[in-house]
Amino acid sequence: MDRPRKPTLDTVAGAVGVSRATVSNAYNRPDQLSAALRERIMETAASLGYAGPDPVARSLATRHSAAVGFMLGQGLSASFADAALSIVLDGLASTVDGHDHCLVLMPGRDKGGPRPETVARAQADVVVAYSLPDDAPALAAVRARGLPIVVIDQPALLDTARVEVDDFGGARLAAAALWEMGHRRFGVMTFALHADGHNGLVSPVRQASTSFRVSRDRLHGYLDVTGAGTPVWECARSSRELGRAGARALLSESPRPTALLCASDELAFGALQAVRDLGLRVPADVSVAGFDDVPAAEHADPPLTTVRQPLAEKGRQAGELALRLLDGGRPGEPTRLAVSLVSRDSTAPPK
Amino acid sequence: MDRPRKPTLDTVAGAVGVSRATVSNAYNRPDQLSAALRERIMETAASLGYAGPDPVARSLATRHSAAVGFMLGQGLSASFADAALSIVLDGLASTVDGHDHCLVLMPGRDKGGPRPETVARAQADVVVAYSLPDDAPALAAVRARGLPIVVIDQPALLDTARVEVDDFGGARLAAAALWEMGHRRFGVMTFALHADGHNGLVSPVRQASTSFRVSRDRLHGYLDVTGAGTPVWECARSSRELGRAGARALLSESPRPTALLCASDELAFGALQAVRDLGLRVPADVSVAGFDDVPAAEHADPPLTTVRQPLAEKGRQAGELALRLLDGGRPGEPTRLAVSLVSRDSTAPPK
DNA sequence: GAGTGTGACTAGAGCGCTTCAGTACGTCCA
DNA sequence: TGGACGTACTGAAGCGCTCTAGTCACACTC
Repeated sequence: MDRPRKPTLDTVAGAVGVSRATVSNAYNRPDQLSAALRERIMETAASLGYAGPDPVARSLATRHSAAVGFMLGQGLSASFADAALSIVLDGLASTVDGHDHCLVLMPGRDKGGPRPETVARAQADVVVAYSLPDDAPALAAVRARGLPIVVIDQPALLDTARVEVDDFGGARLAAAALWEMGHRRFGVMTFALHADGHNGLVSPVRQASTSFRVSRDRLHGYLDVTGAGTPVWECARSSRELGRAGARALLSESPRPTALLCASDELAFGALQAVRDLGLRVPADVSVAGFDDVPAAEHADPPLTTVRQPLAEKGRQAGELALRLLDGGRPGEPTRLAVSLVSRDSTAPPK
Repeated sequence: MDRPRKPTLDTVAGAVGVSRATVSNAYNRPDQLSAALRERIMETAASLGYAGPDPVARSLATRHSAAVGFMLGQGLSASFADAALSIVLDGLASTVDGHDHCLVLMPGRDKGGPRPETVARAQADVVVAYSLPDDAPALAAVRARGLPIVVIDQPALLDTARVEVDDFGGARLAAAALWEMGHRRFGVMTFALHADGHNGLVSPVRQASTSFRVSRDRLHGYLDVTGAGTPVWECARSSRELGRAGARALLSESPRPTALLCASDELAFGALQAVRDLGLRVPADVSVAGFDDVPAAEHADPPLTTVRQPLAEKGRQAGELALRLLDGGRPGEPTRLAVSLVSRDSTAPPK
């Protein structure tokens, strides 16, 4: 009951009566043969059920796999609960897809990154790392394979292309705006400083030793304005629920903060809800600022003041970079994208 | 300035002074050689910077690519705005990742599915299709390549493994509960019935000819209880914003519906907001029911009555099915998962 | 001491494709 | 008429690996 072997280039070549090279050319270099012959080859291929050159064999021969690996710091559901990540990833996907490249996803499982075994077996010839801890084993595994790397929101490793935004400056911008409105009692909400699942107030020593550049820069941008004594609450992930719980804790301190600076919009949405939970109002009683400017920020209740970073553009740039590295290009200088403060109704001077 | 060629199995074999097969065995069948030799091989490999067998070459030789393709109906950001999809995908990813398989993502671009070119070049040896329109070109492309297919939430194509839930029954369940509470004036909100981006009220003829099985079944489940005359609003995507706009429209009709049946939780969240927008209260003035029971449903304000489907389980099952097909297994009977109604505070008898 | 294992390693034939260096046959121009 | 050039196609050498069918040496058995 052996099912018929799948047709190969040879099968088609034999059927048409030409050499294998010619059939290959029919698919890859149509200008190398006469239109008539090409036509005949395609027809025969179709009638034999040949669906084109096998991608794996092609990859082996060309030494290009036409795939871009994407390494995530967390599991998929956690990752995609984060609208910012989704938008970045979408920008990346459209870029590489336009060049007939696939995206190979490597979800985080092990110490803030994909498992090294997963990395070792992935068929990709360039890898994009998104917000992994600086010491993720997955990064070492990519290195070991000698694949080029593009990092997003992460310190550049040696010989690595990078796209990033000015997280420190952006955070400073938001904090400064609030300061100028007259706020003096702040609370800061950050997402993971370490990949250990911690939720709660952050000790100064933990603040100083973070493994994620993004949280570090945003946090320090806030504190640069509000002062080192500002209470900081850490959420293990950037989720609305965790943000809600954290904000509730921060707002229960006394004296109560008049402004909450959140390291992401998602956290800020939670904070908005927490303020309501406590029977208070935004911005009358508490101002709330976010970071990212995801689409939902504009439609939040009230519309959220936040730091805009060009998310889709970030993904697109990473895609371009990846494509360039694929072509043998050199990493070059990091691409740095501008941020700006978007003032909406969730912030106002304190009463 | 030609950079040194990457080491291969042969390089290592030469350096150690054994045959290539032995080095291969050191990686793949440790029991085939003495521990001492294996140790020596691994050391030499490490010192040469050899990171293990090349995945592409291995795939060509074994004819397994250790990758599972995943075809999406929409772009990534749209897809992942949908918590249900994220959870399913996460379940799938954990399953296949546990078996050292990667996930190759193919985002929708063309008529409700990935582009056929993308499919043709993807290095995967089984493909999971999630909620694509029944006639997506991508499906045909997978067929042409002769790859096994697992479909989630879609009618089984010939010779295809399938996992699904009882969408019709679940929708009926929710509608019936509301009916029994005394509701008689309903509004129904559905996500895309066709891949044409339509937002607005749905004509009976459009209701009858939908390309997505899921929306069809849920819609008909609702209408089976509420009657064919019930106003139906279609949102192009399952998003909170679109749901909010749709619900606002539905609630502006007169007489105003006392209950809104939503084909997804995301849509229902929008509806919750729309009710507030209009100065009304849930459930006192309007009852709202969702579908999926994503985690946020429990924390919504008020907590959402919804139809629970085992999302993670759905992904896991799809993963198992994919793995089985990879092993040459036959598709077999569709896996059907149970749904149940979760009653929370967003529904109550009408005033 | 012939027969029978058995554990450790190897030779070499693929896997299905790309690509480079040809060959064969016109065509064109002087 | 002969050489230069172009176009259309072919032969064969890889790409880096796996895996089957060995070989070889060294016990062990009766």
